[in-house]
Amino acid sequence: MLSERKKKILCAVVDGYIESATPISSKEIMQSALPNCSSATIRNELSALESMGYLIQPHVSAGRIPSQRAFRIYVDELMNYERLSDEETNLIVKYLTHQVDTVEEMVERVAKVLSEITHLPALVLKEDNLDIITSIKLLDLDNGKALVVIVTDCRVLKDSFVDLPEHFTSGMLKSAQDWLNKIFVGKRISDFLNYNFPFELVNDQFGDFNKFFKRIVDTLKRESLTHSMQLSTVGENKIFEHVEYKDSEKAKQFLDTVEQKELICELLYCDQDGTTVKIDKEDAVLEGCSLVKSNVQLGENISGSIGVIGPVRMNYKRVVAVVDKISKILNYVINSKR
Amino acid sequence: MLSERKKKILCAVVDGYIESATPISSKEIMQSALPNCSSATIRNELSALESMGYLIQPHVSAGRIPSQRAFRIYVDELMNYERLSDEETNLIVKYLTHQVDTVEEMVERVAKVLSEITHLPALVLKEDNLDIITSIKLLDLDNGKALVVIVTDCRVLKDSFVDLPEHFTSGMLKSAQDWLNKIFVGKRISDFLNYNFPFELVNDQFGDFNKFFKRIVDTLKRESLTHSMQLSTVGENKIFEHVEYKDSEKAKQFLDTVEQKELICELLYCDQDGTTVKIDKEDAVLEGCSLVKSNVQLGENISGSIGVIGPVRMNYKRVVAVVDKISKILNYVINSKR
DNA sequence: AATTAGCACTCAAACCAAAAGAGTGCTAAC
DNA sequence: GTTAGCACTCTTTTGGTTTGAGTGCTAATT
Repeated sequence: MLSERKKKILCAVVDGYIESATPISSKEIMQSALPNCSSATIRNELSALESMGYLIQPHVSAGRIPSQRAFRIYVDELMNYERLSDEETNLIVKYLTHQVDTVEEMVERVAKVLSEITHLPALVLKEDNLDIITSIKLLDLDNGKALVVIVTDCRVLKDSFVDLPEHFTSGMLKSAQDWLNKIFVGKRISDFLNYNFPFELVNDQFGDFNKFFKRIVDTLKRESLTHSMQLSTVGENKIFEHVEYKDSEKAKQFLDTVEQKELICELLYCDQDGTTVKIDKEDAVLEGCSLVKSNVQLGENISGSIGVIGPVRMNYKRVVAVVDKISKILNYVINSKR
Repeated sequence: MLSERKKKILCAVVDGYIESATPISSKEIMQSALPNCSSATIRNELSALESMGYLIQPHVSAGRIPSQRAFRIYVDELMNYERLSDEETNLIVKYLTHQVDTVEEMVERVAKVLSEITHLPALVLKEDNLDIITSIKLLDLDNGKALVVIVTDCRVLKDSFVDLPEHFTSGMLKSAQDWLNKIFVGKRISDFLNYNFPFELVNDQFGDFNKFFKRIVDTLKRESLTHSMQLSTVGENKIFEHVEYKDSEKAKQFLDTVEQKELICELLYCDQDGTTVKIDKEDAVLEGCSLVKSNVQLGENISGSIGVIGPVRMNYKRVVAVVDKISKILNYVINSKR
């Protein structure tokens, strides 16, 4: 357990480093946090904190910079949260209560405001696989294809087609539609994935169109897989505002990381309550960056996560406050719509 | 008009500069292009080319680098085109003849291969506004909304919904659908934009549902507007492979340029035949970069453009050859599908 | 026992001067 | 018209010196 003074010093180092991106000296700490101590005393404490693994000295005549461990304890215990100004809060509220037609639009707006206000790339994950199927429609498009539409309790999936077999009548299409509805209505989108096509059953009813049915089911599976989760990233270029990415080699590394959609999804997809901070090597993907996230409602019955990603030396006070605030506003906005 | 020797020298400077990114000296030119001249002779020529505006000398004791004008004449007259190896051609063919279900998939594949093979960000513009409407469908989703589907001769637009008025019967939906088809079938998607809603006509037929009809037409307009052109950009991070973007300030500038979708669209959207090269300040947007593009077929009756964007000092020989080849393969692939 | 003043020490960063090297332009000869 | 030769310019490299920030340690102080 750290003494009060050690905490104060550690906090001052992290705060200072976040602000200046340079090693922090004993003298600076004295001035900013402990004017009643001498710099020598602080030096002793710094030395202790270093051997405890919280601080790093780039070279002997430099100040100290925080280790990953220091950022961790800073975020968890030391920092005092920032309160967003009323203007800022109002701005966010205004932006997020704007009338939107689709969830996608909402996602876009959330990502935009998050990125603008934190000056970091914003991540928004939409989870879709728990919707319950209300009905399935097969729409003959008169061009030999049918549009497969899945209506769920909160949205409409409509990106799949099936080729119709020759000599297919609209009556048969209707039968197929009925059959699909009988089986799938009430199930979850994600249930498609585990569904095994019952050849014998259909063989009896539709004979030759067995293959066609199988194809529809496969289409539905594919559709549900591609729509089970969707990650939007907005404002990648914001990282150029931060000194750690002055060297474009570093910028490339960062952008490559953000591009690893599946891995980022995994990081965002955890059901921990409240705002979570993942730092640097705590997760192999993050090497050199941190991620701040929170679970949110993106629409009626549509849940997801929002977050930002950026350098380990990000302004956690502010970023955590923003992510927290936006997620709360979002939940409020969504729930007041009912 | 340039003498043969001047051409040879200018070509050597551009070739050398493209390869090494450093100023090219008289000696190098002698070795690479004119072993029968002395470096002094070449120096005289270089001096002449400089005063003609083709070359720039960064400082007195440096070699020459090409001006924008030099790149222009190089691309138009001097360079000898590269021939893609058979392996490479086969690779592209294989990649582009792979079975795809939608135009979007095709666009993705084209962009991917283009970017990978040129080591530059790839641009693919899909033009959609000339499709001819085959039919319009209104599909009752049982949740108070109807899905508006526009079927054209080559694709299906299906991203729009309308809220159904209360007490709306499926019979009325059918009537509405018939009415829409009567008016719009045979027209082009782009025609929606100029269509004025004929209040009186509908008033007679459907009385109270006037507003609803207007809403459908507005929806159709919006749909056709958002789908009239679509730009995909793939492989932005490829620019980090090029020395001009070692400084991340430059990289940011470039990425900001690429982000200006509308302006990039304008550059891609011109109906010049064959492969076109736009260099640097020839277009205000391009400041510091060049763009190589070609018009292509992306599907039956779907035209568009493909291109890459990168530093002025890009390998035009190769890039032009690649863009050319891919556009030809694409046209071949699409036409052989019929 | 904790704190602090004082000082020696280290090391990065800034500075400067000299040397090396690349490449030119010009002149005079071919 | 071409070229050898040379003086000149300017960048780049090198290496050494200085400066200054900041520490760790010791010894004195509270």
